[in-house]
Amino acid sequence: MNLRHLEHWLALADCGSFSRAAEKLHITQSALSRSIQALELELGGALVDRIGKKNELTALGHSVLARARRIVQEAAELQHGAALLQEGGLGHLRVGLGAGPGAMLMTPWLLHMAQNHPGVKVSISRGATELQLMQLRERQLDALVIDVRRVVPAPDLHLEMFVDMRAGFLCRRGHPLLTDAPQSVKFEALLDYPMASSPLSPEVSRIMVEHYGAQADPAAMITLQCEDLASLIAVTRQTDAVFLGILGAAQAELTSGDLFELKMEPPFRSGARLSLITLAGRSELPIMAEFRRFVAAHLTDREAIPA
Amino acid sequence: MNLRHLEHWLALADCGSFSRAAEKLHITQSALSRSIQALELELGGALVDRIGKKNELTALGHSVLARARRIVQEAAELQHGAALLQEGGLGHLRVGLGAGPGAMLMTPWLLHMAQNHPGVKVSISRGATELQLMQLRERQLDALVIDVRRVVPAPDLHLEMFVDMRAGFLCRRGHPLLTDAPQSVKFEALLDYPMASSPLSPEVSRIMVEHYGAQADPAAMITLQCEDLASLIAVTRQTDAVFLGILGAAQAELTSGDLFELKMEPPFRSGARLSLITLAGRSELPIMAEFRRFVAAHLTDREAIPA
DNA sequence: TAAAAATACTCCATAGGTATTTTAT
DNA sequence: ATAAAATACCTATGGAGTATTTTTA
Repeated sequence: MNLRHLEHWLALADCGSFSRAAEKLHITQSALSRSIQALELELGGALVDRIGKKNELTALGHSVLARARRIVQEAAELQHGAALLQEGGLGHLRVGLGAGPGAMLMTPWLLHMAQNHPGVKVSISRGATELQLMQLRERQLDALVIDVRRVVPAPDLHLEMFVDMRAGFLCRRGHPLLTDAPQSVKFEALLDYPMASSPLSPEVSRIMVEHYGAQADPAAMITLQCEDLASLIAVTRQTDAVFLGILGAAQAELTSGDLFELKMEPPFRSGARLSLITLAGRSELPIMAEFRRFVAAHLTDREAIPA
Repeated sequence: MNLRHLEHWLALADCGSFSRAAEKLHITQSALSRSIQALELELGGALVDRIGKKNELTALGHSVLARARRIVQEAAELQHGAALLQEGGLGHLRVGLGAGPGAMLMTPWLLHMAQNHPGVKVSISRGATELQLMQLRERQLDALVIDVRRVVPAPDLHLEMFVDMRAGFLCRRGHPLLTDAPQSVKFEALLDYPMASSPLSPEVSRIMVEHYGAQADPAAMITLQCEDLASLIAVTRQTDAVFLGILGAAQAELTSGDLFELKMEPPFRSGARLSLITLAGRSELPIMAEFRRFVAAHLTDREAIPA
């Protein structure tokens, strides 16, 4: 038995005539005749009674017809669903974002998908880098966009699209640090204010200590720590807290003049190296190509260009 | 795409290995490899990622797997259902019975089917012969067992198994007719009592009039008319009504001595010619063979044998 | 007689087998 | 080095076409 046999049977049952059904199926009458005979032979009984010019379904024919309809329909849906999935019109893309990428991509990506790919389910997860890598490896996530310096290299990971984002210290408009010493700020001066930042990589910690001494160890220095940069930025706007993180996350506030970057003495030279990470060797959802394009377009350090 | 492809895919997804799945399917590994490749080609994407020794389902693979399971299962059910139907373990047999056959067959047939073929639906319908023939022709009934003399011959009807059943006049034990004239009863004597019978065929009417004169015309003579002989027989046992009909219908009462046949003068020589009628050229439900055997075994004029 | 279905025959695409190569552990 | 999957090559079967016969209205 074959899907083709069942399709032939549906056509015959619908048309009531071998010749017309064969025409609808784009095969010859003789081919259809043999196809139905083969099906009858396999099922052990006649499907139609050939009464001269009339063809009449037998009890077996009726019974087979009902099931055949469902089978053929399901098969069509399978093929249609596969095609839709391959075209990116269907599926479920689950991405994990680090603190910086989260602040820069989350809302625009959700917006983009809702507007352009309403058939695709989108999940965004946040969390500790180690957890996210584990989820990626267990196929609970399809891709990560995180700071590559917090990832221990491994052959099962595919890293691509490295984007350097400059980091810096930001404070609100009218902050005392700006009025006291607008041209350059010493690190010690920062310590008078709450310090808001996401968890930082060991590499950044090392750089901090190298530049500004042991007092700059993030473990001790950071007073407001949270994965969500948007919240930290909101706090920075409304209090005297100083924000430490990639400038791209505060693009809007820097442009509008609500936040300002503090010029440090010595200058602060650090940042994040963001990358899109997937599991090596796995075939991707077609919609992943869209995500890749989207990240490439939106993960640019626009603040850094004029600087 | 093919049912075989889908079965192959299920096996592969279940085993996680081409070699083991091929073994389970009783084909070679290379055949399975090509089968899956063909399926992937048709669906436009990989179903598994071949990661060295591990095989891991892709998103497409998962999506296809779910549907393939249902399709393959439905196909198996189709085949199983067809086999069951052919073996007589399933189906719906609808028979129409005339008055006499109804009295003789209805309960035993229902009993037989309930005990021996619990998977088969059984319908028995009663009613006017013309209606039953119409229902047979419209495929609302699969077979009739009726008096063949009420059927106008037609090429679309298949008649078989002709059984002559003797008819007669019956009355209760201790009926006045028995005590007054135990050896022979004149027809006029019957007219003093209610006459219980089912609708009779024109041929029987003619015979009645020939034998006993115009007064014997059933249209005038019968006072209690009903399709259900069992009811008429019950009335005959409890009143002075005289029953006219085939003796086989009252087999139990004649044997037990609750009813007696009246010896008429001149003797009553008539009866029914019962037959099993189906539509010509139609393939039958397998269970029809069982019905045919059952009717042949139970539609014997047992009363007539000693007579 | 005409229309519909079945049959005879032929051809070719495809599924499967065997043997071998490639690839990853 | 080994085990698994892919590939090359061959064969047989099944599905489809053309031409023809059978059947029935």
